[in-house]
Amino acid sequence: MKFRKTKAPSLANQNRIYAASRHRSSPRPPTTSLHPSPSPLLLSNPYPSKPKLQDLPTLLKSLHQFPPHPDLYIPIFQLLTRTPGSLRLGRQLHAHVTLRGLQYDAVLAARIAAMYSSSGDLRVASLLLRHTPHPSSLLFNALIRGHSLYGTPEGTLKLFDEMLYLGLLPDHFTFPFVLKCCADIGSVPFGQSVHSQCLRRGLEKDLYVGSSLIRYMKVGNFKAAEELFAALPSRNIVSWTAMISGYSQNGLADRALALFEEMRQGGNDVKPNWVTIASVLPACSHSAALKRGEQIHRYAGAMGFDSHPVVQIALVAMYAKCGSLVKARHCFDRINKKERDVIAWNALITAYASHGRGVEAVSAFEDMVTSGVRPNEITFTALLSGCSHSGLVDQGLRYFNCMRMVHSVELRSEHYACVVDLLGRAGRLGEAKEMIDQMEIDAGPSVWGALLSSCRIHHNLEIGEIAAKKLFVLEPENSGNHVLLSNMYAEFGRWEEVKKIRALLKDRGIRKSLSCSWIEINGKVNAFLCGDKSHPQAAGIYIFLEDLPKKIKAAGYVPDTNFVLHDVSEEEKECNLTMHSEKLAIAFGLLSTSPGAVLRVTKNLRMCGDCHLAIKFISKIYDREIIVRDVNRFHHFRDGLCSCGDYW
DNA sequence: ATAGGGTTAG
Repeated sequence: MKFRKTKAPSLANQNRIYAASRHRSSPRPPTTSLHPSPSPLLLSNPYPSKPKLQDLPTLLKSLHQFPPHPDLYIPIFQLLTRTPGSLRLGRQLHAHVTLRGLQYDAVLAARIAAMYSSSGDLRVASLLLRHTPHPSSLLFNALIRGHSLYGTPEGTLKLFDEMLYLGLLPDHFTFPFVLKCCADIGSVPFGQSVHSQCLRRGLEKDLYVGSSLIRYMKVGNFKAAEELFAALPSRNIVSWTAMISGYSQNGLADRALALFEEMRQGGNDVKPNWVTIASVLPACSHSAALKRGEQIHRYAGAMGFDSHPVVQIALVAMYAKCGSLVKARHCFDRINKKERDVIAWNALITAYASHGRGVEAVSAFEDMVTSGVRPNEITFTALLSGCSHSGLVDQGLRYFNCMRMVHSVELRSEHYACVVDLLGRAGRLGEAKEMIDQMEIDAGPSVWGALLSSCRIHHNLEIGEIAAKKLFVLEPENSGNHVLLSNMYAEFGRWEEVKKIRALLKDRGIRKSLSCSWIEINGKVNAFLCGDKSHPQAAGIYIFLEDLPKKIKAAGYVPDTNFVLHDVSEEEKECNLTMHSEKLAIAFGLLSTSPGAVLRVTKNLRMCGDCHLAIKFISKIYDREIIVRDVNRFHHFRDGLCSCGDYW
């Protein structure tokens, strides 16, 4: 029977159903029937307990023997909702219900909608809502769940609005889904309004709503999330993980790691599970804390979580971002072939790309396509940046040109940024600019930023000025763009313009970002600012660095004083070349590790050319492998050479 | 009936 053949109920019937729906929005007493006759279940119950899947065939055959009653069908629809792949049977039963005139019962309609919703048939679920004269919160919750799983965030929020408009109260089943939607679309006003509704209804202490609220709190608001977490009357592993993941995803890596430790050692009953591990690993990636990452990896292994593909993917990314490409590859190889989804491949391609291994990134991409996994937007961002770091210009362009036609992936601003970088690095600035002019979508700051960086490398002030002016409008608060243009002016001896930009920065109260490098020694992260003397070992570090130029000059080093002018950050320009933060970190590393140990340094900005050159010599005369991760990529220094081949 | 998870340029 088709849905449209459903007849509208008589007026009297409608009133009865309305009364029923109102009654049923409160908890249902187990044996109360709203029908004039006693429930058939009381007379002769066809299923004494919850029906099981294997009972269904017999049960369905016997249904017609009983007088029509919603209670007869509700448990069956609940069972079907929990059983994937049972939609066909569900449809038949729905038709049966309609034939018997029960389709307007509020609770039954909600259960039927829940079945359609959780199998992804949003169309029929929505039709049910439209045909229910007085929909209940239960029905809306079912639809909201379905839409958040299979539909769009916009569709979900529309339902939520409609629910409020009808005067229905959202509850602890409603809010978790709605909060996730708010986070997905990133609408701050909407998120705040939903948040305050939770508070008004006192639901922030609910285990489910509370976890969602904590998780979807925004960066600037993490204090509020901490307060919510502290105020939870009881916490389970989900609440803890929500808080850890909130820190982790907002770049508060230290706090994420500290909370993870607190949870493990605080004598809590809660035990981490694979979701917790997958949430805390990105914090190790972020702070490049390889030892911590390895520790967590061992722990995950002991608990048996390291065979979970989601954990394995997080491990691939962690090892790659902590500088160990070999271990990243090893973790990828351990992922079951059937579990290698697009996210797993993206992690691998990104790993190769960030280490400047363009050829391997390309071959990973080809393997992915061969194995039948479809690339997405992120895949191409990773692939194109891999081509760019390795100077694979034409190959990168070929991939870019077939993105939409061959792989049906839409071009985004990030992709243009990669291609502009690809062309720009190779010195093809005119083509890069032309590419931007022909874009079908608005060029975001990343696109102009890529052009500006390329102009700096290739000393093209003319195009650089155009890019910088765009950026000053798009990102007025970003100090880096101002600094870059100012450095270019300095290079050309245009001191008047340099002064103007400095005045502008001061005028707008824009603070320059400080350069910072860090190195993990014995599991402890040591951070250094440029010219920083606050480290306990500062005296030793500076004595070492004073001696350094003499030693490396003997090996052929000539300081690249050009970078005093060109350097990416103004404050470093003012700072003696020998005191750059990465040099401090490397000096400390050399002093506090035994000969032969690999040094891994991370920097929050781009490395300067002089440091790049000096580190090549350091790697040779001290016979050390030194791995530096700057904002863009990795540099592996060994025996006087860098893996980037000086193309960066 | 519900919550927490992995991949993204410069």
